[in-house]
Amino acid sequence: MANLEELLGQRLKSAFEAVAGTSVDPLVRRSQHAHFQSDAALPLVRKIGGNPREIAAQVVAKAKLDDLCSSVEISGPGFINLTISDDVLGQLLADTLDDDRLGVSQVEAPETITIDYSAPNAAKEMHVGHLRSTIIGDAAVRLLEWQGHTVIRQNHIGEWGTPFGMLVEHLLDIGESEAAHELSVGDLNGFYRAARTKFDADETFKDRARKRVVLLQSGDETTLRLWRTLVDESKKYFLTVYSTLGVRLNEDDFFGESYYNDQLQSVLDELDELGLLRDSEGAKCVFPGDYLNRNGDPLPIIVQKGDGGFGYGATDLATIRHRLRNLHATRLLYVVGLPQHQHLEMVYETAREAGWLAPPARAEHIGHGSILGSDGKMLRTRAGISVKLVDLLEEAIIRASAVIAEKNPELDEETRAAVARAVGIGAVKYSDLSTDRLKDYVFDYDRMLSFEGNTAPYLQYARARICSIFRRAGIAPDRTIDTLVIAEPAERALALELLGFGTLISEVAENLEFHRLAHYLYGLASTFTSFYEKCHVLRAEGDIRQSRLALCDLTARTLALGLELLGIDAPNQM
RNA sequence: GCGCUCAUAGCUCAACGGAUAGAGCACUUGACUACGGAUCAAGAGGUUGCAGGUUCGAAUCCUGCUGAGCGCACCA
Repeated sequence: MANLEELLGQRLKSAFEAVAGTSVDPLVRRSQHAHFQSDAALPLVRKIGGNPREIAAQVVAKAKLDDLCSSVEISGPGFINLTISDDVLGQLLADTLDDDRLGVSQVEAPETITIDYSAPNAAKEMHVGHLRSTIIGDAAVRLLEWQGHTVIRQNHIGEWGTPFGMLVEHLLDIGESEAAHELSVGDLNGFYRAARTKFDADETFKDRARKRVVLLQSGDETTLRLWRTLVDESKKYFLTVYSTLGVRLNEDDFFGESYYNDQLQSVLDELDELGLLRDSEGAKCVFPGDYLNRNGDPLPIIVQKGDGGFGYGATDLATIRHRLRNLHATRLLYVVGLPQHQHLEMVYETAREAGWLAPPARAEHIGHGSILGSDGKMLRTRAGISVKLVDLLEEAIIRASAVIAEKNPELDEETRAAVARAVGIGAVKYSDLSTDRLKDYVFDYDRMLSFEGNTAPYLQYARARICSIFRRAGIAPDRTIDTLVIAEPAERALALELLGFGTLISEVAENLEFHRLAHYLYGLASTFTSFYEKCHVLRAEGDIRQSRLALCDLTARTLALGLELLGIDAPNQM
């Protein structure tokens, strides 16, 4: 079953085209003045002339709408206002009732989509700077997979390059088993800092570190083994953080920089053959597009450094080529902070110039802003260092636990711990995903953990409350009923909100603006509580009771599904 | 210097070029013999940073300016 926007759109489109004699987007959307409105008559005047109200009238006369609408009116300068009949609402809702996908079908043309996200650095702590990429990337994975796409997760961890000379030497100094221990318990900062301190203070150590880098890059077996220890322990640690966070990243998703090592020379050669490579100040570079540096000179991506080594430029190019050529991705998503925008655009441009990236394939930078403290500056600890991600998550869970203990003392310890986790982590994720990802946002535990307003706890509570209706009544939802009775304004409002889910999902899958999904869910929850105040469910009888129970069921399932797509758990009680 | 992102109610945030710019928090006022009040209803709160332009119509698009954050060669 198509959704309402599509249904109305199809009917109006053909009518518009009959009137205009040209292709027309009927511009159907939700309206404050009716259920839906079509705005297409007004812009059409620019193309074909005439009076917009008259055009609208002709369209309305031609369009078959009487089986869907109880009212079709032309209003203002030429808006077409559409009111859906209660029967249709009831019928459409009944159709979604017995569908696990709530009436939203899988995409007709599934793509292979790579998503590059999270990307922490081995032997370094995960901090708030990794939070947004990890959360947004995970939501993208969930949504696009649910739509039926083949999604390939790419955790491009930083585990190669000059710092590893110093880290390997430090590992040797303190002993392998001690190092593995430190890393496995998550003291990555301590380990890195100790190495760094020695590197800065001790010339002998610095010299060892430099030599170790050479050994590493030349493939020395012992060095590689030590390096691998560092990387493996870091990965184990990252997986515990992902587990706490509840994101779908696992061992198989690590494709770090070293994964591309044996492709770098080939990238260089290929760019050279294509004539894209130029020598510049001793380095081999590509100069995509017309980017300039601060001196007004063309800005390069350095493919091979002056010392013969490969840097991130080469790796990033190898990565995009691999995703296109070997993984056959047609949509490449990079969930990376805004500061890297220019670099990524240069990588895409290079890939286009090399002929690797060509339609229908496209690469998109899913950029995001920063997380700020209450002072409006980048979130940091009092000491001025970046906040450990695990500490931030722990704090959220502890605070959630306190709130829940206060609000519902009857929950047993085990349930409370589980709910606190869902609420605490959910609050952190939701506060991130519910704001426009391009903007910075202020991190505030009190606000995100509030049960009022546009927060995860409010949505989780709204759903838990619905679960309790069925629990209290001792019944299971009946998903076989033929149609729903929609009569009260509050029922109608809820029905329309529920039926808007499919359209919303396809929009968000396109623009990956998850705050739209968040706001939809909040609107749904608000509409539901309003309905719940006005329309008694269990006290109603017969078809009305049955219909209202079905509305409750659909709301609970839509909330749960929407939250799940955002990566947020919805406990049955809290 | 070049470029990117942002600027909306006191605060935190919404608004495919569409009708009277919407929510939440805080504030004011109502509603509890309660299907979980962890709620709901209502009120007040705005020159959408400034100035032009395009358009039947601009918070949205274009130009300039102001302000904030960030990026611009061998780190990623």
